[in-house]
Amino acid sequence: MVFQKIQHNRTADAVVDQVEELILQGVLRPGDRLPSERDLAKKVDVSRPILRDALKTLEERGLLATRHGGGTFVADVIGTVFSDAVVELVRRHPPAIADYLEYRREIERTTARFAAMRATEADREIITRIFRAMEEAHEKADFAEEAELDVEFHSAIGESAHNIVLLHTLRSCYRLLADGVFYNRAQLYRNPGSREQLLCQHRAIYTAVMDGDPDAATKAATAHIDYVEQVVHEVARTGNWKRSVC
Amino acid sequence: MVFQKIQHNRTADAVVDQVEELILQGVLRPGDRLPSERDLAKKVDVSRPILRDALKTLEERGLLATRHGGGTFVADVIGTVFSDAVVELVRRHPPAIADYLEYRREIERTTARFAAMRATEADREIITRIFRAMEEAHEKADFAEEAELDVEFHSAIGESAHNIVLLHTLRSCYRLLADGVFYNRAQLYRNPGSREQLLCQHRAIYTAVMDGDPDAATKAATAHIDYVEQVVHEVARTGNWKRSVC
DNA sequence: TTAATTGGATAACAATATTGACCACTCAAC
DNA sequence: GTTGAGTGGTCAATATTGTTATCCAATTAA
Repeated sequence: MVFQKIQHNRTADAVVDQVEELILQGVLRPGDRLPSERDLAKKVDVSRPILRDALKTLEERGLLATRHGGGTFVADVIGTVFSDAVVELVRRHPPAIADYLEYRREIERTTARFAAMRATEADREIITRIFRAMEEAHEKADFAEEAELDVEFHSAIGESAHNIVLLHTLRSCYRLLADGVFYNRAQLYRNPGSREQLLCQHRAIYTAVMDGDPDAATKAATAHIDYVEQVVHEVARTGNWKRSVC
Repeated sequence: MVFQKIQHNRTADAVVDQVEELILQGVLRPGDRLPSERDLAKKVDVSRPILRDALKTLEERGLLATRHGGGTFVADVIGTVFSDAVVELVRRHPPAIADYLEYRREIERTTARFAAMRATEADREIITRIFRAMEEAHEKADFAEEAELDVEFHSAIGESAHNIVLLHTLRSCYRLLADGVFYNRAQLYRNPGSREQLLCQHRAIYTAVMDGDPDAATKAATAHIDYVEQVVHEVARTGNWKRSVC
């Protein structure tokens, strides 16, 4: 007959699955601290030894790091976006494999293209709200606000792409940016010419996404990335900001 | 934070869920005999006491009936299609509630309409195969074969409607027909005039479903049901078959 | 009737989960 | 620095749940 074998669930495995899912979805981000074992045990309604069993498994998989007396943290896989731990995580969650393959081509460009194709009504409202704020900040010449909104804007576009792995990776990239590893976005915004250029480029991306035009979005995103890279290289070479107009 | 409570699985509950799902999907039909407890326990990979615990629950819910030394059977809810047991079963499976509400309006008419809207390519192939056989049987004047194919045809239409409760109910109805509770379909087919009429009506339903035309399907199904009911009433009143042409 | 099969029931055992306690380490307030 | 609250690390006693094995009673068909 058609009877299926019952899946004998160990509760610890169920906890492992939940935490992995949270990491995959980007709810738990690298470096985040988990609640204490006692608190978390109550929240997930499991005894502490069982919870510890789950945490142990997650640590062995390289997804968590515990410090005696300190706390338990989501492993910081920045710089090793394709660490074995993440690869294994994706491998164990088949629905994410498609996301993974899709990821490997481009990043920002792809993000813009997907956002243009998949942005929901809710996504569009958020993006519009942020872009309006960017225009206001530009009017007021509020550099710091502009730089912050820049990150928010790209994050919102990233959310609209609806690809978990893509979003996960983007967030890692944005953290690198925020840490000033690549370049200091606030610095970029202090250059008058760049400000105009960037607003212009962001408007092009915004319009393309709102129009649901993937090709235009790809083109706009490409132009944006090209420009930023060019400026960064320029600065790295000359140590000065060059002037330009929109 | 966002942690969810772990669902503490009792394996017995998992078994209950599986059997209920099988009943809902119509895989297990009223009157069907389950494998012996020892066999079933092996199949679902659970110890016998646990399996018995699950069966006990299902019996309490009125979905199974056990006979000491005889076997365990899916409860026969025919004649009480909306018995408390079925209502409760549907209530515990929220996805089926929509099916349930959708059900209550019409039955055969709705089935034809849904089939026209939702029939997959696989559905269409099966329906076509059966209808071709009906035409052949009609040519050969094979009454018994024609009556059997009639049931098959309507069953196939029922499958194509893709509504679990609807299918469940239809099967109960067809069993009543097969048992001759309402009328003997084979008798109906022995009337020359009726045979022509019925093939004509079935062709109308077939065409409408294949064309994906819900309105035409509804109309054709309505005409078919009206005709059958009319003939049955006629026979019940006069005791004779009246002649008619297609 | 008889033998095989089925459901009904239970005890002994094993696996799993919970509870509570205690220790060692970290961190921040003092 | 010292201290205390909070953290992870560990373990034992207990409770819950599931497995295994056995027996009995009722049905079924040869």
